[in-house]
Amino acid sequence: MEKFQGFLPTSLSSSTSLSLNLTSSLGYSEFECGKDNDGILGLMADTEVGGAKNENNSLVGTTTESEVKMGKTKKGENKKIRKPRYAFQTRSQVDILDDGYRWRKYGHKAVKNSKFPRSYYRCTHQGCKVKKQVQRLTKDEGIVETTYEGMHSHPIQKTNDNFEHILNQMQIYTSFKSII
DNA sequence: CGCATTTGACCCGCGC
DNA sequence: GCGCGGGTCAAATGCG
Repeated sequence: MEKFQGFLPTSLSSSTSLSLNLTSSLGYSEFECGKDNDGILGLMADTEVGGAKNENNSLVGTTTESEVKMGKTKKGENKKIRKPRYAFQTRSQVDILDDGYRWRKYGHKAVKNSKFPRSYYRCTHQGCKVKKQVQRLTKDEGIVETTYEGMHSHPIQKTNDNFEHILNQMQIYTSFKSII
């Protein structure tokens, strides 16, 4: 997990925009990536809230419990609510990009198209239901795709410097995939 | 001892 | 209806 450093040469000046998008993604919109081939910095906000704006929250209002529970707890009250998901790809040697929040891993699955497994994380902050999944691309194993779902309702637990540090560890590679 | 990770089982949606 | 792929839960285990 912790073998950072020694990778890239701080080539991004766009760290600001990234952190911005990550933290304040409430007003989602589609970022257009002009081309798929070369590395454009863009963010993909995938958001298909079918009128349920509450789904967006996790904001201070914290959670009216409209979560999609499946499995045992599910009562059959399953709507097709999609939460906004934000995916981005980064070039990094490590899978775990520490963005300043505390994550607990809760799952790990092999993905069909990928040789690499996908890891599922959940924010450990109480009341915070933000999830993220991390997956390495088969095509480029140097690229890690991280998908965030939901938004944090609390401040970052670590310093922002750290986040910047992370950004220095990776190159924002490009193109955001539309999920869902 | 408390918390995070691991790992297998379980569930659900979807396509055939 | 069944199988597959994806997502989550929870018990066991590990680690600080």
